[in-house]
Amino acid sequence: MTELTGLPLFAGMDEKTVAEQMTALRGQKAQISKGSVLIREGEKTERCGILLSGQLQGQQINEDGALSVITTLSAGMMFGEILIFSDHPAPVTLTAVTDCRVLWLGPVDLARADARLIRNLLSIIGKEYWALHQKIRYCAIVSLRKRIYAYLSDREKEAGKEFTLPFDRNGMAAYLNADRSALSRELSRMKTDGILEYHKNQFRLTGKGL
Amino acid sequence: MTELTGLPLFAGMDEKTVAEQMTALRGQKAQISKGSVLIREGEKTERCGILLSGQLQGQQINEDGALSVITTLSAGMMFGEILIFSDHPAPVTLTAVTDCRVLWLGPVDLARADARLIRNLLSIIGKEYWALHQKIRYCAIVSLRKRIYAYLSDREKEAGKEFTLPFDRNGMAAYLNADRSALSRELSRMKTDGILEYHKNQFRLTGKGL
DNA sequence: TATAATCGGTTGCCGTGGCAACAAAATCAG
DNA sequence: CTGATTTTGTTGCCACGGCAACCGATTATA
Repeated sequence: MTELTGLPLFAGMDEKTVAEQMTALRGQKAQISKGSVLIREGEKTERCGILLSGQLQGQQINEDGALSVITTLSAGMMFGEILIFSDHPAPVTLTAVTDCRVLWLGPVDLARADARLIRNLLSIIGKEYWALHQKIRYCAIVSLRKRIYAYLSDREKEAGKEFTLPFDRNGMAAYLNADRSALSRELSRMKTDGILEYHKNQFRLTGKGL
Repeated sequence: MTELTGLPLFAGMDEKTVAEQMTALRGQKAQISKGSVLIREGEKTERCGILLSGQLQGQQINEDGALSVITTLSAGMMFGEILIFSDHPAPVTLTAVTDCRVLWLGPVDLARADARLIRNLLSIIGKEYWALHQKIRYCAIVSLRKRIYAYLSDREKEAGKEFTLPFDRNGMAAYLNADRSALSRELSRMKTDGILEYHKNQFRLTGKGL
C-alpha cells in the first residue's frame, strides 16, 4: 500500500485518504507477462491503470502494416485514463515490453473522488497530452537529421548530458517515423560529422550543434 | 445564458445548475477580432475557454519556420482545458481565423465543480486527445497519396459523401505535413485517376479506392 | 476600375530517404 | 561451444516529394 502514496495520482494525499480513494477507483493489482496486450487499438477503453513496475509501449499500426511507436511508459505512469470517460476507441495498442506489475482502476466512481485526486488526474493528462504534441512536433520536421537532432536535444535537456533512450533502433525509428536503416545511416553520418556520440541506446551530444 | 446549456461542457445539466457552475468556473464572455492570438505557444496556460462563434486554428512553428496546423476549432468547442491544470507550456498558438465570440473560463475552482461537469470535461478532453492521435496516424503514412486519402476518407465517414474541409490549401498542406505545391500536384493526379473530385475545399470521393 | 495581395495550379530540378538485401555483431537456447 | 535468432550497421538504387519559380484566377483596398 505504501508504494501507492508515491504515485503522481495520489500526490499530496495521506495514506488514509489514498486508501479511501482506492475504493472509489476500484483498484486491483495484477501481474502482466511480457508481450501481453493491455489495451487494444480500436476497442473501447473500459478501465485504466498505473504501471507499478516494468515497461509498456503504445503503438499504432497503419493500413500498410507500418508500425509507429507513440509512447513508452515506465514505472509510475498511468495509461488509459484519458479515454475512459469518453466513448472513443483506443488509438494505440498498449503492449508489455517486459514483465510488469499493474494497478488496474475502474470503473471509476467520480462522485466519490477527492478534488485533489481530480486535480492530479488532470495534471497527469496534461502531461501526456503535451508529450503527444512533442511527437507531433518531431513529425513535422522534414529533414531526418534535424528530426533526430530535435528529439535528442530534448532528451538531453530533460535527462542530462549523457542519456539512455527507452528504445532499441527499431523503436526509435518507429517513434521518429523513419526507416530503421535510414536512421542508422543518418546516425553514423552525424557521428562522423562530430555532432554526437553513441553506443547502442546510450547517447551524448557533443554540443557542436546542427 | 440559454446558449450555454447546449454546450458539451454543460450537457445533461439544467439551467439553474449551469448558472451555479458558471460562478465556479468564473465564466466571462468576450469579443475576439480576426487574427488575434488567444493562446501563445510556449507560454503557460492560465485559463481556458469555449468558442461560441467563429473559427480558431491551432498552429505550431518549428525551428525552420515551417508552419504546422494541428487543429481547427468551430463553435461549441473548448480550448486550453487540458493544460490548465498542469504546468506545461502551451504546445500550440491559437489564432482567430475569423471574428469570434469566446466564453473565457478560469481560474477554475474544482472543489465547487459538479461531478457531471467533471465527467463532461473528461469526455471533451478524451475527444481532443483522440483527434490528436488521428493527426499522428496521418503523419505516420509515408506516401503522400495514401496520407491524403486516409484523411479524406475519415472526413467522408464523419461528414458524408460530399464534404467541405475547414482549411484552404495552405492549411490543408500544413495539417498533412506536406508541401502545398506537392499537395496540389497529388490532388490533381488523384482527380485524373478518378479517385476523387473537388472544387476549392469541397470534396467527394468516387469510391474507386486507393 | 486600377492595383495589390492572396490563393490555387503547374512544372522542372534534384536531394533525401524509403526499400531491399546483405553483413557483422550481439544475444539466446540447447 | 555451437547453431539459431535478434539487433545493428552498410550500401546501391531510384522514386517521391520538397523547393523554387511562375502564371492565372479570385478577392481585397483604394
